[in-house]
Formats: sequence, structure tokens, C-alpha cells
Amino acid sequence: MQELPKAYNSDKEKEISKLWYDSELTNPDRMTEHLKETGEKVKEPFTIILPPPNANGNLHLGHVCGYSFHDVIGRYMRMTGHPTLLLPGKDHAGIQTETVFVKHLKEQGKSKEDLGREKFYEEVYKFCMSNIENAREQEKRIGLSADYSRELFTLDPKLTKIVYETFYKMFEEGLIYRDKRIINQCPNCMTALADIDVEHEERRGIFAYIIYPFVEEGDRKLAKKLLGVEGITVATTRPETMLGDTAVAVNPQDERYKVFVGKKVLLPIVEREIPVIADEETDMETGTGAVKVTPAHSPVDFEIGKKHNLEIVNVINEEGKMVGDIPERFKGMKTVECSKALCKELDEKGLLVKIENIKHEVAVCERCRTPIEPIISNQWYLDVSSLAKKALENIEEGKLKVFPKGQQKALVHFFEEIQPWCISRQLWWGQRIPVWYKGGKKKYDEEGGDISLGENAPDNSGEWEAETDVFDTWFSSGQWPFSTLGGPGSKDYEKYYPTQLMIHARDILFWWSARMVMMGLYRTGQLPFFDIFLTGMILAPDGSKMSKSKGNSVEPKEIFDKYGADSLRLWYYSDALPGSNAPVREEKIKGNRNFVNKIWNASRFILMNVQESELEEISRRIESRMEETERIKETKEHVKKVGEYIEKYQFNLGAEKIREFFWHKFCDIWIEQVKESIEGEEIGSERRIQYLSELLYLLKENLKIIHPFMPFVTESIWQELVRLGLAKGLLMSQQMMSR
RNA sequence: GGGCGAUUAGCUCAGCUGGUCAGAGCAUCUCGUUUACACCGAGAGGGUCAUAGGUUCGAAUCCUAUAUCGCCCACCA
Repeated sequence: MQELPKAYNSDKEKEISKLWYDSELTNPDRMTEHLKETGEKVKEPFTIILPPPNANGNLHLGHVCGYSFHDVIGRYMRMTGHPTLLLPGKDHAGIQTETVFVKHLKEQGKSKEDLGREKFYEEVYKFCMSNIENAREQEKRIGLSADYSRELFTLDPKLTKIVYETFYKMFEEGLIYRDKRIINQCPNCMTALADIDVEHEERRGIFAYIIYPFVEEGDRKLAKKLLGVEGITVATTRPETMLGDTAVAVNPQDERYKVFVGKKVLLPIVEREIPVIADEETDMETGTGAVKVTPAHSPVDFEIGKKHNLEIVNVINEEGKMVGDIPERFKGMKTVECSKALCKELDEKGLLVKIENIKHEVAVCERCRTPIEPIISNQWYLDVSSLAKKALENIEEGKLKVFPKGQQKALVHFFEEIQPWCISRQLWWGQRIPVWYKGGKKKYDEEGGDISLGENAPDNSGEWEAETDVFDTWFSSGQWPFSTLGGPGSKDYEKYYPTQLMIHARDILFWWSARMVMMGLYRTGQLPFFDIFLTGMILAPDGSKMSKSKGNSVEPKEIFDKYGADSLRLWYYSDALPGSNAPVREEKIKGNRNFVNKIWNASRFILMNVQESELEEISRRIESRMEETERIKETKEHVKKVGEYIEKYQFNLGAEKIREFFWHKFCDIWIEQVKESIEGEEIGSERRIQYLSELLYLLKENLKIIHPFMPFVTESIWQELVRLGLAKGLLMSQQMMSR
């Protein structure tokens, strides 16, 4: 009797999601009431804090798909009696957003300095807000049943307050301190980076052999005899740093150089006398076995310098330009430029032996791929050793688990090897570190002095200078699970913390989950979550990494428009398993679209068969206790099995199972059987009523168990049933196999 | 240099604690003018489960090597 369109049209997805959000059942408080009203059992709340996407651009396919994991388990939990909170948010993404926005400005011929700090902040804020709106719409399009009434931005003052509290506590306990040491400076982003923000990339480079002549005549002669030249030859990939050399190191076991240890060489060009020292770290096999030591611009050399009490000579500034106590002609040069100029001069002096072209690993900025400059600088550090230790204990005790297991070992390794975390960034976009220096920051760093914590200066004396650095983004997002819930003591926190599960892409395991675990344990004494599920990475169709620059990225909108969200979700469940990569396969998504349509048509067929006069009786029967037929029994087992798969995070198996069962059992066999059984039967006959009731009941239970995976098509069919009085409410809030 | 993981049909991959495990989807081929659906139905072909050993009554599944690929970590100048 029903006249439904012949094919499911995914255009209606927007109306469907409006039903969900308008119902407010995505709010666990509201869901609790709903369960009570309908006489269902209310179980423990289930909470997932969603990873906040960066508010500086569009969501890519990976973000959007990732949420289908949060959503499938969230919906399942909601449908099994757990008031469920999927808490959404957006990340200000300090360095990345600042980089993106500065680029925008540059295109308009402006710089951030033109705007000034305050105006800049305002503009970036606006920029983020418009992106956030966009991102939210994309999240809704995949069907994410998140509670948007609780949505937060990482720079929300409520969150900043909690982040500051953590900072004060850590400072007072001595975990946070200011220290002068060698840091990773990105000359492009103009800020310090934590070790973890640095990546290694193979780049072409040079390996230059340079002679450092001995100071004493006698040494020169001896060297000539033993080494062939009047000095010691060092090999380096970065000749420009020689301007800051304060020693030459050799291995104490190295017979070639033993006699020269303690002697002095004359640093060419600069004409500075520096000692030859012995250090075990020096590898006899590399280069000439003698290495120049530049404590100011190499982490290794910094350590050697500390050990041997060497002078630290700064010759490169935070912009990657040559500065300091160096010959005038090199000042202001970029490092590469300087390297070339130096090689030329050395060659003219006969001190350049040779230059080899090599490939080597270079440390680069994770965001802009600019090679980082190690420089000496004062920064804020967090001593994470005690926090990491607690995290490790929780892993060892089996309280914290990572899926897949292999990544758990990686996390253990990370915690074991963890170094102090540089948490200050020289950016404008972010949370200002709440510190005031009496008499100025420079004075404090040079001679020490008074410091005051707080958002405002302790008094109006005018003596206090505000810290201008901001926190590393991860310092605040590391507190996300409890800060979004209002922090210890608040109502939501008491109800929903700790959460159960964290799901995100595996590339941010160390940046994010590791930090959340440490910060959570620190601030709340509890793990912020117990399971970490790492999603697979989506790749371009050819198996390469998707990137805008390569032009091989697939836009989510394209897929949504063409195949609908359900098809995309189902593809993701089966292909993007933890630990694996998933190249986008359009044919497969298309195949899922066919399944979506199959569900639609099977439902449509059943409704077509039911006559208006039979509705009331059928409705009565499916609402009352049905006789347990073989088919119903089998369906119950099916639902149970799928539930187990979801609870074990085996979404791929769950997806396969619902497809297999609905298509090849329910449609191919049962519908066909019923079709045959009622053929030629009179309308309203007991036989018809009985079969059709059973079929409708089975359909409803199937829709329920399919719903977490494919919410749109199932909900839209459910609403057709509601229209006919065969169902009530939203499918989203129904309870599995509940009668 | 260290660690982790992968290697199963043309493609993308399932296969949990060893015994109907040789599978799914897509692709291919054949047949079907059935009134839910051609975004369909019925069926077919296709893999010595990377290689070599080993444990076992029995291994894709456990162990040991080898090869290839991928990812992560790492200060080798």
C-alpha cells in the first residue's frame, strides 16, 4: 500500500540528522530521562571525548570517517541503556593555525606585526569561528550523534582557567621550571619546538673536510708528519657552525690523535684558539674521527660542552641568521649562504680538503618542513618523568590498553624514553603563559629575580613584565578529557569522568593520548580513559598519502553527495582497521550504496504488502510479546553477536555480519519464504497477519542493530514505520531487542 | 642504529585462543524480459595463505631463519 520511492535518496540525510539534534537525545542527561520515561533500565553512562579537529581549515576525509567509529559505538551504547555522551570540540592548534593565518596575511601583503598582537588574536579568532561552523556541519553530515550543547573550543575561558590551575599546581610542585638549554628552533615559524614536534627527513647535503691548524709550531710539524697536514681535519655537514666552535673532539682510544689531546688549534677565519679534547662519544669511523664541537648549535655538542666545561658561542639567531661574535662580513647571512661563503674562503686558504655530497637525515619542523636550528634559549619545561612513570604503571597493570596491541609497545617505549617537555612557544595564537617577571623577562633570564603567577600583574607598580610566550597546544589539549567536563568538582565531571574510550588516528598517539594520560593522572588521579583505539589512515586511491599539494585528496563532500554517509561509514568500518591503512576505493563505497538501497527496498516491499486495514492488528502484535519463532531466535543471536563485535571494537566484523545477515538471510531467504507463504491469501487473513507481523518485527530488530553502523537509512525507514503507527519515537533512542 | 607491524584470490583486506579456514567485498565470466530492489537474482572461475626449515596426529594460524614492504623512534658530526 505504501508508495515509497524506488531508491533510497541520501539527500534526506540532513532532515534526518535534524530530527536527532532537535530531539536532544544526544545529550546524556536528556537520554537518561528518556530511558526512565519509557520504563527502560538506565545503565552506567558511556562517554567518549571526541578529538577536536583543528579550527584552521576544512575537515578531511580522515577526520570525518574517524567519527564513524566514535558514533557506531556511541549509538550502540545509547541503544543498550547507557546514557551516552559524545563530546565534541575544536582545537585552536597554535602553531599550525598561526602559520596558516600568517600565510593568508602575506597573500594580502600584510604581516602579523602590522596588525599587532591583539588585533591579530581577534582576527584569528574570527577565522577559527567560521571554520568551526563549517567543521561542525561536516561532522553532522557523517551522522555524528554528539552533544553539541556541550561543544567547546580549546581557547574557551572556562578551559583556560583549568589549564592555568594545572600550570600553577605544577609550578608550585617544581615540575615546571624555566631552563636555558639547547632547543629546536624553527626559523620559519619563529618558535621553539618540543622534541616530538621535530621530524627527520632525508635531505641532500654536504660533508666538508676542513683543516684546523695547530697553534704551536711544534704541533704543526708533528701533525704534518703524522697526519699529512699541519692541523687536524674535521668533517662537518654544517660548515657555518664552525664560527661557534669551541673545541675539537676525538675518541680517547684513537691512536691517530692521542698525542694531540690537550693541544690547541686555531679556528680558521675566526682565528680563535680552541682545545682538542677527548670524548668517548666521538666515533672513530665517521669522517676523520675528529669532530668540531659547537655547543650552541648541536644537541650532542651541547652535552659534550657541558661535560668539558666548554664555552658556548652563539652564532645563529632564532631567524636562522648568522649573528654574534663573528667577522662582520658574515653577519646577517642565512646559514646556507654563510656555509658557501665559508667554504670558498677556506678553499682559498688551502684549508678545505674536500666536499662530499651526501644524503643524510635532517631534523625538520613537523608543520612547515623547514630544517630546524638548534639554538640556546630560555624556555619553560615540564618535567614529565614522574607522570610518565605513573602512566607506565597503569599500562603494566593492564588498566590502560591500546588497540592494536603493537602500538601499546610503542607507547611504553615513548614513556620510558621521555624527556623534559618544552611547553613554551613564541607565538601569538594560544594561551599566554600566566607568568610575570619583576624587572623584565630578559633580566630574569640573565640574573634571575622575582616571578609571579597569574593572569594579571600582582600590582600596578609597572615593574612587572608579562610573559609573551604561549603554551604548546598539547599542554591544553592534554587536559581535554577533564577540562571539557568542567574539571574536578563540576557536575559533568562527577558524572562522566573518567571516560571509557579514546579513539583517534594513530599518528597523534604520543602527542595527544600520551599527554592526556599523564595530565589526567596528574590532575584527577585517574586515567582519563581505559582503552585507546587507533584508527587506520585513509590514503589516496593509489595507496599514497593524501595531500592537498599532491592534488590526490578526496573531498568528503564529494562522497557524501554521491553515495551518502551510510555508504562511506560502512566502507570505513571494513577497511580502516586499527593499524592498517585504507586507500579510498570508490567501487567499494558504491557497493555499500547498493546495500543501503537494499535495506530501503526490502523495507519498502514489506510496507507495500501491508494493507491499511491490517495495520492496526499488526501493530498490536508487534508491540506485544511475539511468539519466538526460529527466525526471531536466530535474529536475537545475530544481534547479540554483532553487539559483541562492537564491544570488542571489531567493527569490520560487525559490518560484515549485518550485511551478510540482512541481505542473504533476511532478504534472500526469509522475505522470499514469506512472499510464498502469503501468496494468494485473503487480505486480513490470520496467515497474512501472522507472517507480516513477524516480518515487520524482524525488520525492526534488524534496523536497530544496523542503525549504529548506518544511522541514516535505518532512521528514515523507522520514521516511515512511525508514520504508519508501527513504531514509536526515534530509532536512535530505541533499545536493542527490548520489548 | 633500535622498535613495531605486514606479506592470504586481479584489487582492498577478514580469518579471535592451531583441527569444516581456504573466506568477504569489489572486479571478471555465464545465465535470468519474475510485478521490493538491475543500486537485482541464480551460478562460475580464480590462491601450493612470501620463502626455507621446525614443533604437532594436524599450521595460513605456534617457533626459527631469509626476503620484500610499511610505520615509529634515534644526536651519528
